Amino acid sequence: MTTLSDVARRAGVGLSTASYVINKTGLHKVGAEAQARILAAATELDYHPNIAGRALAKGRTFMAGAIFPTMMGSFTSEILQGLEDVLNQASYSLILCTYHNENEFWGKCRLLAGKQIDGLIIMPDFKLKTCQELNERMPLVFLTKSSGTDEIPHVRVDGDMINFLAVRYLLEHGHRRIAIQCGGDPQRLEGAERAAKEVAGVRLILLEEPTANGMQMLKWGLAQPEPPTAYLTCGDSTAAELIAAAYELGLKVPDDLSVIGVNGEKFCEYTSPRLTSITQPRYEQGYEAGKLLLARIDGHETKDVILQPWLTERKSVKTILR
Amino acid sequence: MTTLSDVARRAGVGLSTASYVINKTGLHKVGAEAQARILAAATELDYHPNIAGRALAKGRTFMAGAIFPTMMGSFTSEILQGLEDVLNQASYSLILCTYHNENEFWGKCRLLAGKQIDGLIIMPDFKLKTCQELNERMPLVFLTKSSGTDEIPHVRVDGDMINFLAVRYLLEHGHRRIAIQCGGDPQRLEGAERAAKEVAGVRLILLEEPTANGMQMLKWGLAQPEPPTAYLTCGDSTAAELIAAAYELGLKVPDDLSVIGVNGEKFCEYTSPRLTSITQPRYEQGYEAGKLLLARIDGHETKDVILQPWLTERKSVKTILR
DNA sequence: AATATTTAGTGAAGCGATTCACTAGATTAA
DNA sequence: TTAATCTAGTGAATCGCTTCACTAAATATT
Repeated sequence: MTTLSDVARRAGVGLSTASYVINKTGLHKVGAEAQARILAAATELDYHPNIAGRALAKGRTFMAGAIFPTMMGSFTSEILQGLEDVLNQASYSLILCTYHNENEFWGKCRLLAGKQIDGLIIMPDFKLKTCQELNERMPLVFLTKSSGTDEIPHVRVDGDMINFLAVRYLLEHGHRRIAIQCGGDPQRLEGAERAAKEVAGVRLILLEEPTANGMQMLKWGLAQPEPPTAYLTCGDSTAAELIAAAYELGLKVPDDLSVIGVNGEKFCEYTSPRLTSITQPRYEQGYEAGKLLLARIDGHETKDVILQPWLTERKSVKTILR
Repeated sequence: MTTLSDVARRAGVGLSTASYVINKTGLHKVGAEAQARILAAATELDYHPNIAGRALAKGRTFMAGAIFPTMMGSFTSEILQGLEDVLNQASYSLILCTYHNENEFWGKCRLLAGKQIDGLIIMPDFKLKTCQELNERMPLVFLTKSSGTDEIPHVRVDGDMINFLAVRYLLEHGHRRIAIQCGGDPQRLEGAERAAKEVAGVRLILLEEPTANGMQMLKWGLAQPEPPTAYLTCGDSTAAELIAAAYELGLKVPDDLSVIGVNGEKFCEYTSPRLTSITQPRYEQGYEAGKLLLARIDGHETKDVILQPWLTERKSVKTILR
């Protein structure tokens, strides 16, 4: 392993001079000739700065941490993709950690905090009281699913719009009795109600159970005095399960009932019929979170980022003529 | 930031003694009393070893790199999950890089090589001639989809078994004309043929087009003089598309035709009917790859790991009585 | 009792890079 | 001519940790 002093010796200069040149901080004046000699020596010896040494001296590691809920599934992986892209552009590396529960979450926080990373991006899965302590220790950026969390900078998708878009679309297609699973998120409900207000005679039927699967939701819907004509779930999985459940019960989607999901997962293309869903811009979410973190690391002022979801029309909603 | 010498001072011992205790290397004898004092001081001061310092002293960074094809989708993310778990257990961190093409792949290799990580796990997407140069520089482990690549240690799923299991299952369920898409992998074909040999009167109908989508494959099958009763694709996506295509053409799966996929993606649960598929142990693949890498980093001899896939029965194959 | 061995513990030299404080020589200013 | 200012460059301290080489005291061995 070539070290900086190898380079310096070879170039016939002092260690510090070599350091100044390698780091091309314009601060220190170094003669053009010496500069060239050092650079040449560095390439000849195939020199790569040792990050451990640099980190120790500088207190900066050019690494960012990310703590995510178990990343099975495409949701998190697309966010990560966006994150990685920005960070790599800035020649930062990403250290990845995942957690399965709150305990593990804090464990990983501590793990990363001890690693002297320059910043941390976290995506909490649970209700996170506070992270102020961590935030004071290093720049932090939040990736929240929808509703914002205290004063830490964050990137999120506009949760208000998700169900607004879905319900508005259903109304436009003539539906008036709509079953909704909100997963306990008040924003989701508000969005739906905002859309419902625009049209007269709409009935939103709220499924209280946030963890119901597709079969459960469908059976609940069918048991209503006036069964809904459309089902809006809180995630694509439930929606996909609901389609499968309908199939098993001899019902046809969208002829007998319409379904609309949330997230825009890849498998929306694979259900029969293909699942109409509210797409969340996940890659962008990661990308923006990375940008925000880099800005904070450099000490800039930052503003939260709120991204807009959109509706991707497929085949699971039918038009009801009235 | 508390440092080790803070801890030592507080415990009233020398720096080195503290170091020995913190690292619990049984090598050095330290009195039980001093040991307790040091440990107590460490917790009281909330001490976390600074890895930059440790890395510098040890010549090890305790970071492993991973270079994967773009990780959209659950395939790679589950592998990563396994990887992360082993590495974290060994208090290693994972630096993640992804690539979209061969050029980018080499770029990331260089990036990571310059970071002085302790080892590298790569999952090539394309035909990789050689990595000997990299392998000489740092421990390397391959994650290959199926067929092995030169002499570098690797972890893979037994490609021979995938179609063997699928075809055997179809035969057991009475199918005799089976359409197969092998995606250009000779192992897949061999496996299928090996299973076919065990029963008389079997016709394997090979789809040459490796990139065909579900609709194309179905139409091709229906156009055969004697259409197959079962379709075996090279991935779950194609299988899911095929089910959707059948639905659109007014055919019922599994009554009119049976379908079997490969990979065991999460969305197999979301198709209608749910898709029977050959599950690949992806989490384990990542886990084993991590173990292999750690072993190599510690200089142990290693053996390649070959994992077995298995069939997960769902609802997309019907039994044909004969 | 004298010697050998074990136990418990310490000092200090690195690991590789950064950066402050400093200098000799050249140039400019007064 | 002398003092002031620049330029190009260096030495050495420092970051936090590991580990070799060493010691003093206690215990065991003969």
